[in-house]
Amino acid sequence: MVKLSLVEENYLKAIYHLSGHGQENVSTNAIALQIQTTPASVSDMVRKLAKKKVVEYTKYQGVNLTNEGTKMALRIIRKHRLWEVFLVKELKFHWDQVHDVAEQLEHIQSPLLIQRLDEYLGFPKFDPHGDPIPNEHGEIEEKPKLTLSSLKECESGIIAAVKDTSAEFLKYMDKIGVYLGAQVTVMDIEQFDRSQEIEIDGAKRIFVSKQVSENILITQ
Amino acid sequence: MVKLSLVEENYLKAIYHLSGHGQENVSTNAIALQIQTTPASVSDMVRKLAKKKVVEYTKYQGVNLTNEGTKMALRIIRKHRLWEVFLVKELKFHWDQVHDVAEQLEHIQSPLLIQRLDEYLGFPKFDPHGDPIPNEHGEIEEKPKLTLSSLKECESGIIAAVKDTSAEFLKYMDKIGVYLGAQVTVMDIEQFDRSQEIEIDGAKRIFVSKQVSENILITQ
DNA sequence: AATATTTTTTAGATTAGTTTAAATTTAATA
DNA sequence: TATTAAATTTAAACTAATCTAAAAAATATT
Ligand SMILES: [Mn+2]
Ligand SMILES: [Mn+2]
Ligand SMILES: [Mn+2]
Ligand SMILES: [Mn+2]
Repeated sequence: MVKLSLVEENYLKAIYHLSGHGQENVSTNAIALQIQTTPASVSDMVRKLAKKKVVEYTKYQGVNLTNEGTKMALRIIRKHRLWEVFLVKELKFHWDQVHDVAEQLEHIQSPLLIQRLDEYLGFPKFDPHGDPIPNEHGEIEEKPKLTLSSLKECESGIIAAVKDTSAEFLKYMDKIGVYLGAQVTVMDIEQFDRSQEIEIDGAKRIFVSKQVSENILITQ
Repeated sequence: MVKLSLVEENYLKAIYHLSGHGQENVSTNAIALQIQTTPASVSDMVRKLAKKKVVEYTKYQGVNLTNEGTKMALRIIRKHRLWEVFLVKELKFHWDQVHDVAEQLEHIQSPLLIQRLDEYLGFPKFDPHGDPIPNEHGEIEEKPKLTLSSLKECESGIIAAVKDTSAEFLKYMDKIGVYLGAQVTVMDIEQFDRSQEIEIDGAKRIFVSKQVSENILITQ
């Protein structure tokens, strides 16, 4: 197994997230946008990663992870999410404060550390944003979830995750009282803009725009 | 306050450790040896650090930390030692396993993280090797300690720290049953090689060479 | 199909950190 | 004090990662 630099690790992660779990090839521009760099840098790096056999790449055709690359990306994501759990559960961070620190912690190299951390946290299956935590072999169990926006009137479910994990969005979730595990029922849908009136835990009623309801994920 | 790269942080730490808490100037070669690089690299870097006002440097005269530089070095050491406590106390790492991981973790940038970690651990005063943990202002309280080798026959004390924190030395400490907090009494000193027969906790008796007794620190 | 636009790649330069080899300064010794 | 040895600095070159600008390829539009 090849050894990657911190920068290379971030490229792998970006490609993983942009490819929709390996489904479609990722464009140079998309990667550049995601990791805040130039398309020229991405072109260079992608060639380098292809030489290391962690991505499949043909010029002008975009890039995707190899099996090896996917496993490596998922091991980094595993670390990211385990650290997020630690920060929230143990160090009482708020779920909108953990991402930037986890971006740093995910690059710490120590198999023992991450094994012990997993154990210490009681082998959590999801991170504070409801995202599943891959296992040590770089395997992930993704259950397809509905967006709140796809629910019809009178339908209900459990809030399982958020798509948008930006601090702004998470703070807004807090403000309106939406949290993971909450019971939600769609009371009314405004046909004009697809905004919803929803009921949280059979009590509080709030209005959410379509932009918001598309970023809330539901299980039933 | 200037912002330093990971590499620059390691230089500061090396200079701190080699200067004996700022007492004497540190030579280019000594730094090169400590951080496994070439004297040429050190010369370059030291000029760079002087420009950033974290070290005082005159060509051919060696280098030392400024007040600002000392504070920064101590904040990194604070992080290193707090993480070591976390690894041993919470994640059940052995005291000979923590150093390399702490070398990575000490560079994580998040004041909130380190503040919460400190709190989580109960504001520890010493790391697993008996070294004092600096406060958040970059201040450290160093109590002068005796080496075991300086004790005379029949004198005793408490083992407070180890000077050598290499895995080999620490494993040897385990093997002979030496641990922090143990009561130790010097039973006999061999004049020829200054080796000692010592008694641990008024029970077990062992022999230690001068090389070993010089690396064990005592309080009374 | 021809032209225009967008995307991607290449070329050349830049920065941080490093190395080797040569030059210089300091320290040691005869 | 003169010479030698050791330590230190400078010079030149290298790698990883980045950027700007220009060239090339792919798409979209007339
Ligand atoms: Mn995150
Ligand atoms: Mn997350
Ligand atoms: Mn250490
Ligand atoms: Mn330590």
